[in-house]
Amino acid sequence: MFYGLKLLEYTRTMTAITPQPPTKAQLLELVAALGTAQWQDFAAAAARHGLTSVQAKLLAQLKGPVPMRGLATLLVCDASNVTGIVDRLESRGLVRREPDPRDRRVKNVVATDEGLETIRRVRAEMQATHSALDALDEEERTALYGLLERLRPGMERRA
Amino acid sequence: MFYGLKLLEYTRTMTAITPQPPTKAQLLELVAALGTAQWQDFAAAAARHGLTSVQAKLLAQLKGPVPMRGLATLLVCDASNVTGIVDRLESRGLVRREPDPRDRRVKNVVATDEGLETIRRVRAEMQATHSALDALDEEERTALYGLLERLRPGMERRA
DNA sequence: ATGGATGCTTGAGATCGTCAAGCAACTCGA
DNA sequence: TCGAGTTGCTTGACGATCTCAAGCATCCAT
Repeated sequence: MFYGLKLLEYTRTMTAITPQPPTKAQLLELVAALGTAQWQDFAAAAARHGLTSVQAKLLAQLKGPVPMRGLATLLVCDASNVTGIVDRLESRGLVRREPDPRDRRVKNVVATDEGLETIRRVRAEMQATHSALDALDEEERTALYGLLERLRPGMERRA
Repeated sequence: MFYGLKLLEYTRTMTAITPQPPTKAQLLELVAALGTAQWQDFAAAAARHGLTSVQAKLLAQLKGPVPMRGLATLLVCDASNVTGIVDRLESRGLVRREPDPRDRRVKNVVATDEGLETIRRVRAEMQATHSALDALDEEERTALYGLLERLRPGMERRA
């Protein structure tokens, strides 16, 4: 791993400073609290642009054309649900449905320029999240990234 | 000696490829991805007990009696919304509304024994989250906890 | 004691989410 | 080539979530 050394270093420091290791329950609770706070931050920023959090989340997936089915998979929901969300985004000119040249059943969703600009602003306006990350120096950010990277494989495993 | 050699090799590799600290955007994206995954994990566990994620989240707040208004604040939503959620939980015997002895306007929501048991199980059944945390040893968990603790003040600041 | 705040509920209206059903288009084997 | 099964998307029905405005009961402060 690329972040291995920095991580090891930081871990040792923290272990020296913090005598009592947290219980798994405590860690779980903290992770949940921060996740919730970040979601609220995201939802508030989206709302300032007249978007629901779900609409903003969908928009955030559109780095390129994505078929409806793909969006349903990314958002972990039924395909029929995506229809409505895209409908509302499209009626506001933030996304566009394009036919797929290789499969006429498929409709690819693409963010318009306005859509891209909007989601860019939403991300930039997540004040709480940005200020939280600003509290960490570069070494700490590197350590955090390394630790979170190690959590990913477990989290992504489908039960 | 075999292991020593391997270790030396590894160390040199790690030193040679100086880890680029992650950009703030990368870190943000990773945090968001893990937050989403944990929420999905929670929602799936709740669904196995016939609860929506919002119902489970409300239930998770009930360590003691909490007035409706307090729940609205905790869940960051309108008080009128809480009425419906509590209605549905109450009709299933998972929570109870009790009059407040000091203020007759207030109704305190309390989890029933069945409610407590249910939310306990939901937490225990978050397989992905538990297995992700199991990937960290005690030192790493301590380090992660410390880092997340430093994020908290920034996140909790109301914009 | 009364006017203004506070706590909760109700009703209207929009979004989100699932499921079942339907149509169009693709795939693959006989 | 043809037809059966699969896949992608939409529609409609229905329930849950969410906000806002309005209403009632209760508190609180003057």
